[in-house]
Amino acid sequence: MRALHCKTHSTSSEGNNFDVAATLLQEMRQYFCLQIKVVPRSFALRAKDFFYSYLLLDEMMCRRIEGNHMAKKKEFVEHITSQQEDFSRWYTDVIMNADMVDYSEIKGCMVIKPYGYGIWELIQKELDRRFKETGHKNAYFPMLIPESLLMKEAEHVEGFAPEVAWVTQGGGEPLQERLAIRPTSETIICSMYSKWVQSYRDLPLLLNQWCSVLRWEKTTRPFLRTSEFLWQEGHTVHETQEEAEEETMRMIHVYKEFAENVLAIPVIAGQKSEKEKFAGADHTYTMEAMMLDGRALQMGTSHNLGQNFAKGFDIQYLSREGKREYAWQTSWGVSTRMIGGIIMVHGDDRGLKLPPKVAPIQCMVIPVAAHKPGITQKARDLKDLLSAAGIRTEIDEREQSVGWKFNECELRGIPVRIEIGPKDLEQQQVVAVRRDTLEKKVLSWDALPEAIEKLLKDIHQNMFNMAKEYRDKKIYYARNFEEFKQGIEEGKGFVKAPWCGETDCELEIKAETGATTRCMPLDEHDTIKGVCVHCGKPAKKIMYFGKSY
RNA sequence: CGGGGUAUAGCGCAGCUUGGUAGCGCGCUUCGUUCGGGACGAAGAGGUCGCAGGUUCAAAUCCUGUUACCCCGACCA
Repeated sequence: MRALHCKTHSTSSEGNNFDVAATLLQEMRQYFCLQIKVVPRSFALRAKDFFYSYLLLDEMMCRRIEGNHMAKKKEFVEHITSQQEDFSRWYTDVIMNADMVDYSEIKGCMVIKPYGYGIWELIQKELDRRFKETGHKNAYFPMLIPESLLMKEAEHVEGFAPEVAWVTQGGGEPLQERLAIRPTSETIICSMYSKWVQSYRDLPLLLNQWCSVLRWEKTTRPFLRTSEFLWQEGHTVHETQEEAEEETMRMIHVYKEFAENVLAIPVIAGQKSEKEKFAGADHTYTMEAMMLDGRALQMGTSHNLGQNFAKGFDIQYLSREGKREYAWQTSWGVSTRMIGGIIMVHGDDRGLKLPPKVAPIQCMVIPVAAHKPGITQKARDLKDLLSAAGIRTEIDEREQSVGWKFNECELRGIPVRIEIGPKDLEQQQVVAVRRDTLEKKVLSWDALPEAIEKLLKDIHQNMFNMAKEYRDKKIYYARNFEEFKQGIEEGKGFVKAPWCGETDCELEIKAETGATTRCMPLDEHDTIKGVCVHCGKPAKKIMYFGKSY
């Protein structure tokens, strides 16, 4: 047996003759089969193991012949499934390999690692500024909600009851009344608002909270749907219906502006159907984005709650006329799901592409031939220079080869990579490579921060343009139900059609095609003619349909 | 909730059919040579095989249960 080991090894390492290899393989098989009856089991196993190690050797030889670089490249790329091959798998491969999340011990709950959390922190920063600018203040409400409170608004209860987690014990003693872990905070917040709102002078009341909520989901995927997730929820109280509507609309526009200008994701803002609206709302606005696999993702919602909660929780105020009135309310939120959207709108087979404004690292400095005099020092100086100019910059001084680092930067979606090597030191320049196009550019040390700033702006704009171009191609207008079905089946993305607005019709469409209503666009309402694409009744709305996450 | 799949070293996997207490690649550690697109050599460290029970002299391997994850569908937002 030992002799065979040696023989095979030496043969496979000496030459590239696969016929010889195949013959040897055959010999081994025979040898193995004969021996299995007489040798001890453990020894036989060892022989089998060798059989596999031999195959691996075989493959490596193959790679040497094909050419080192390409073969190695292939090996690496195998870490990440291509988008085409299996989009879902690509998605999880990317987030795991880019070190954004990890799975925890608890079902449906993920750990957000520093690189993923860094994105969330930037999202928070950008959004929070916008909330403050529109007059909102942050507050924090309890995570636990007494059952009696949660039950006060009938439609709301019905919507959320199936996915609520309950606390039934405290300090080892059973609780008198079980406590819900918030799936959303309307109820606990409204219970406080009823105390705080007495007069029209107390209005409008404009609060927001950053927190996590828990929904007992049956199927989960990192960022897109997890049991616990981070979000913000705004809850406002107003004197009149008009003011509440204005606020609801204002916030969906804040979200849209944020998605487009910060995340570089074009969205369609519109109204949800009766069936799809928030449980307990009069109506719901949403913004919908198109992922690279042709499925839609709801990126944020803004609800006009009317007086539903005010009535359930007795939020009344004395009006200017001295009359007791129920208040008008809104609520609105976005979550860590947005990060899933960023990945699926911008990513490619090399990995992530982060929009510069939310990239935790905007610029990575990579010294080339770092052992040569002056290079590391200059790289550090440039890093400090860029950091001082407010560009989130890091330097990669690890011992890996530069090629490795280049690829890792691309995997992690870092918008700009700066290479500085001996040639650059001589010429007082750097090579800058942008992630979105992979285009290389030589930049002088003079005015480098300004040049990088500009590059980051260009990258944002280009990413938005690319995403929009793709999204627009994915909007397909169906004139009749045949076209509708065909559009959905062929994965054309958003299928847009005139619609009657009735829930029964909506349910039938879903049953027949798998597509749900996404939204009725805000800016296309008054151009409706013709009949419903499905039932043939007079059309009342233009509706975007699609398969969604 | 229904159907299918997976679980063995940090990661990706082989071993299971036919039980005899594990092996490969990458990664990791040390030393040396390298460094402009995923380097090379040498020497090392690291797992009781998801979890619980059962069968057996003996279980990663067979049986039962259970949990988690992935895919498809239903449900939900």
